[in-house]
Amino acid sequence: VVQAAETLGYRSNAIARAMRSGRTSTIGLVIADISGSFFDRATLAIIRTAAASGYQTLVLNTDEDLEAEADAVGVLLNKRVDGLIVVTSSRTGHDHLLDGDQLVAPLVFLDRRADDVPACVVSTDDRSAAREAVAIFVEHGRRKIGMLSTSSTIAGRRLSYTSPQAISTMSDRVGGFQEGLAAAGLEFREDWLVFTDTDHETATAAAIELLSRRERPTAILASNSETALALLQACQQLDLKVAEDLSLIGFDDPTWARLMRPALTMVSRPVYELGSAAVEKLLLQITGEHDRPDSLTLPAQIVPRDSVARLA
Amino acid sequence: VVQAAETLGYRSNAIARAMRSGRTSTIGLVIADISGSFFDRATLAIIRTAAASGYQTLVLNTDEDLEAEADAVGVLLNKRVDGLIVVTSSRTGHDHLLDGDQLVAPLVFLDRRADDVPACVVSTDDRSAAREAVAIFVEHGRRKIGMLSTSSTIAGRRLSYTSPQAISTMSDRVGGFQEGLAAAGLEFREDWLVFTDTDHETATAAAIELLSRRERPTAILASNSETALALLQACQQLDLKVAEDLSLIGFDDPTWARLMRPALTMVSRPVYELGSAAVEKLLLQITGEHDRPDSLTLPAQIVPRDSVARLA
DNA sequence: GTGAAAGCGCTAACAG
DNA sequence: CTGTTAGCGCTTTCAC
Repeated sequence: VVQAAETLGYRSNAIARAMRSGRTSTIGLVIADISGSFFDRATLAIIRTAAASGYQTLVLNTDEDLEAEADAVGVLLNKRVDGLIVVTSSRTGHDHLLDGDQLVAPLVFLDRRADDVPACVVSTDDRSAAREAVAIFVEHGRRKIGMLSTSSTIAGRRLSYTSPQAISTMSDRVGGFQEGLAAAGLEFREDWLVFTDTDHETATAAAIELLSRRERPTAILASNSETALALLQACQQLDLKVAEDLSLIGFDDPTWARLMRPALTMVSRPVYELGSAAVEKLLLQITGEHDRPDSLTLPAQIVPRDSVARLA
Repeated sequence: VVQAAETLGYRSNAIARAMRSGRTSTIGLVIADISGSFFDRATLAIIRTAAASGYQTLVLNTDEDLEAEADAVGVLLNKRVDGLIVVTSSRTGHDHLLDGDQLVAPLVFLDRRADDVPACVVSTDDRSAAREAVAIFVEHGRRKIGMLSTSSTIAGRRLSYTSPQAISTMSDRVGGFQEGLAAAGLEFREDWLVFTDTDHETATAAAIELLSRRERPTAILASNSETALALLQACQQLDLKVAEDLSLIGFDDPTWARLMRPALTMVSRPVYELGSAAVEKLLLQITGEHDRPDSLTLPAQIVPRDSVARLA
């Protein structure tokens, strides 16, 4: 009988099984931007870890837009995924994740937390890292310190960093940046905190604008590796020497950062671990072992290289 | 009635609909390695383009392993996806994609073609690009030209580039490389054609081995941006000057390549277009408009920068 | 022990 | 034109 089935090319129908059992062995990944040095590796970790436990991953991109996130969650819920990992584009406004005061599904937040949803969060300690980055600048005699950060939009409007919707990584990094300045007795200059989109052209334009001002910072903290790249491009175009003229620290540490000249001092985060931990926390909820697993905050470490130089 | 449904939190059940209609509005993406500068952007293009037509994307990673690919296809078929986009790890051995002489599902090959499956392929003209890269080296007086290429494995064994299973991009790039040498009247030295895994440590070790030989090439074609990075790392460790001591051209052109010093001459491929074209070709098959859409080969262009220098 | 039957939620077909 | 019903393929239950 089994042989006959084989030769006839029988495939057990996972749809029918899902319908009957109510379980799809599928998780949904709602991610702000899958391309980019951080999230592509996190996605790989998630897909691999999930696959190892027999789960497939539906990946939906939101382009950092909260409405797209709500739509994506709706689609995944309709598809009856067993759980959700979401990289949210906002810190509030998650009606789409709540049903009364209950979660709509097993849920883990990756990288960014929300204030209005009582769910497990897997993230890194970016606030400390930003504080430490400023301290490194200060140790090198730099006192004119700025920051270039990406930011999300809601319905096309760029969010202020003070907005209650501003994503947590942004507030944490900006917050740590401000704390670092305060700890060194330095004034926070709002005009040296610049926000931009992630794409290279836009970010480069923002970097050039900041660096061509009459009074410009001599050290800048980049909120991710894309903005670090934009600053590099701006320095090249403005004929500024990285390290000497502009010291630079960026978040995330892709392979190419160590091969730049000067080699870039970056905040290294355990990307792969973050992704696989998120899946493990989610599976705990799906299997019912934990209703709400503890959140996990992994350390972010600055790896010192050559893009921060003593001020002449 | 509608209002009542709303307040009760009714969600139409996509599983039941799929069971009834036989259509899941889901496509499967079987990809060799989602992380990495090429495939992460291709994946983004696919997810976005599919979403724009109301399709979700299940992403499965095969880690360049053919058996994992067969398993992945099996899972997706069980899940009754409406179509498949596959970045295959082999040029033959695709029983898992065939049912007699019919495709098991609407199918598009992305980036790499197969010899044994009559399906639409969306790829770039890598052979010409490799030939052209060699010509550029030769124009700069370089005659000792090598190549560092990644290669896939089957059941853990590395494939020879002459194997009928070797993936098409590898054979095309190596083939173009050999043709370029022949066109310049240069001898092909097999010992200067080195294969490696993609990960930075392994690739760097391979690069160092090649470059520390008594007789070493003075120009190397890198089969992707990861191997280009490995060569950069090797040059740094061996104290070789990129361009002068080792001229370098690599496939794919991530943003960081233009910001290296010297800026890297790279083969730019229209990644995003490749991904969205693959989805469009697939949708044509799913909707039944074309049984078998024409394959699409997009041009790959070398963008000349500073990593190729005239031999002193 | 084995085998039949009910039902998951939807849609297509059909009857009123 | 509106309302009812049958059935997709599986699993769970229940009867034999």
